[in-house]
Amino acid sequence: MKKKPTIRDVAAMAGVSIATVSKFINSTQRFTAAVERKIQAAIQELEYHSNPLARSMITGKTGSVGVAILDICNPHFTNIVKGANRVALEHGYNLLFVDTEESQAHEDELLEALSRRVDGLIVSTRMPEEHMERVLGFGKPVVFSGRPAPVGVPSISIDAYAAAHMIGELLVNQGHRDIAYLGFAPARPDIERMRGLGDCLRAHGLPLTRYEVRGPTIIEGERACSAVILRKLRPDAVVCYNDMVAIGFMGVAKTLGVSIPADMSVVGIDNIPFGRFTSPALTTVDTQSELLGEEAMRLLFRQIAGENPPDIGHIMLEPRLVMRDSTAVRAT
Amino acid sequence: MKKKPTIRDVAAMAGVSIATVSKFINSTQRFTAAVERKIQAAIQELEYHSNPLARSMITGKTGSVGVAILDICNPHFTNIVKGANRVALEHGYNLLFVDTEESQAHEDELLEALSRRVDGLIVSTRMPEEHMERVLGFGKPVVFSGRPAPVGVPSISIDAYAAAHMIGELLVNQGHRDIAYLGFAPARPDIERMRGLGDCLRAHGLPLTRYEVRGPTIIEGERACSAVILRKLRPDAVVCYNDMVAIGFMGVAKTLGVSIPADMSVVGIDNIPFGRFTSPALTTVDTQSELLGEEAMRLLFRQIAGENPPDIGHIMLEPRLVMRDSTAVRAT
DNA sequence: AAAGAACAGGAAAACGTTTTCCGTATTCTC
DNA sequence: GAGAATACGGAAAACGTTTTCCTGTTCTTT
Repeated sequence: MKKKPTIRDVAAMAGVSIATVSKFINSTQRFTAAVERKIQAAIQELEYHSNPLARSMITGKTGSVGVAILDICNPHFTNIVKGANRVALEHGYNLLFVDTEESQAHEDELLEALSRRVDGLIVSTRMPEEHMERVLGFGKPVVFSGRPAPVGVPSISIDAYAAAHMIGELLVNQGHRDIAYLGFAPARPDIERMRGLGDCLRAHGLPLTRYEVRGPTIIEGERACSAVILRKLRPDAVVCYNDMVAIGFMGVAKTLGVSIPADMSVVGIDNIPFGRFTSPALTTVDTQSELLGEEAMRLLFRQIAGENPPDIGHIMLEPRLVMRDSTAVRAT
Repeated sequence: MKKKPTIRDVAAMAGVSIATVSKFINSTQRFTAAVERKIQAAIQELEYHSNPLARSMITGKTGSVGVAILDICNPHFTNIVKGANRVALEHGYNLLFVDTEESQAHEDELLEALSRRVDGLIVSTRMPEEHMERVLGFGKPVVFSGRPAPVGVPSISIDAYAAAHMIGELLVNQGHRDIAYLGFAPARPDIERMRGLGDCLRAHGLPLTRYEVRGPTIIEGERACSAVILRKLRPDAVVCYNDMVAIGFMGVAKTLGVSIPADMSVVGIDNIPFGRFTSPALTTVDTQSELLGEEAMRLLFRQIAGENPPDIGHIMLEPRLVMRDSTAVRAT
């Protein structure tokens, strides 16, 4: 645990001033070959690396960007992070992230702390609208992802209404009439999904029943399935809040002797990679998570580069139906 | 984007010195009620939050810990992060992470940069042994996870040898004789897994054939499956480098008309949550990812608290066989 | 009531950089 | 070869904190 060398040590060893060393490192000024060589040698010798904290203090830039996500165990979010990470790296930034699920109570503080360490933030949580103002008040560029944002603040999301609507169309076309939605009210996209599905069904003169799940997770999907089926409720089709819920749902449906899609169609939302491998393979809607992360990061960098937030606006990604085997034409 | 208030602003508004404000904030000294009230009021009024960078400069502590992982899209690693995150939060630290997969070329720099921003590091990559020395040279506490580390440096891993060995026992007991291992040589645990499996089979007088996969991913599992099966190689059982590979393998096996486990048994390693939902459900070995993350973080905090690295040593977690449906007694 | 202890608050140095502003030495122009 | 322009290098201020003294005040204790 030896002390790290400072710019002073380098300057001393090279026999120049610290200003010179600094300017050399940042190549903000040219020097004679002799000087450059000496500095270079000293840096090598001491294995000097400048302290990013000290640099940040004076430049006001940290070289990092932050991403706040809900749950790192949900592949939807890890894909967002993956995409965001790639773009960040391309820009020479590195990524800091926080998983807010673990500490929703302290989400504010967590975000504030994060915001002080980064040049910009991508926020992808289910915080209420009032809190968004606070986040904007941190004074750092922010883009909200996966949710509608007030006008003038950059954001990006999938068209949740359209996604749900196209699921509705599919199910109706397949002859399903008793359709249920397994919603998760606290989540932001929930309203839009509910609305898209509801509007679609209503247009066909069909009702929509809603069940509530207590979390967007596999476990809750399992619980919901037991609840629904044990109560002898047998919708023709159930559309789940997301793929995690759908996977859990299908899992226990099988153990309860309900055959999917023969007895009941199930569809998820997100298109996580594992949906291809469930049994049956999950019909879902692709929310382009990775692209979402990439584009969110691009939006962020445009702000960091000085572009005006209101000029950036909102990006809405188009969902894409992914037909697999968990849905089928309704048996008579 | 207004300027953030500094401690000076607070001091001025409260009519005290900045030293007083600082000491009040850190509650490192008591003050008269009047003074405390004034400071408190000023802080509220200005919405002051101290700048963690400046604080770090002087204290040398950052209040963050870093985790370097290989691939955030692998649930094994996200579970590690989940566990680590929880413990970090409990200690009042927050977590920064880097995904090194994206930039193996710059892994060193990335880690160095990260190390300057945190009080300690959990490194879970496949970097070669020489590089570990360099990481230790960063002068920050480090614990290596998921891999053997040189003596004297804290590390934690699952007993990969035992894991592979118990898989071998299972398969042999089920009557399999032609057993293949789908290895991924660059990965650290690969050698141990190969060895554990090999030793077990050898003890039963059985050979072990090895195929190579080009990455520990679903995609590569799929590719490997096509390769193996199209070449008319039909081992009785294949044990995959990890669950991701196994899932991919099973996926295309199905499309190629090879029935699992009737025609071939498949087993993975890690016990990622999705293994329960594949078809058939994946037999695997639980590597206790989340616990691994938690314990790794505890080891790290012991170091941060000043404990001597050599006194901490290595923790080896016990694997646990998870029998599901992708393995069966060999037909005939 | 005096003397020492405890306490409240402040001045200033420090952390490791970047950056502005100046000098000086070198090169260029004619 | 003289003056002007340019290149090179350094001194010092700044960034926003914490921390180490130090001074004056108030509290005990006899």
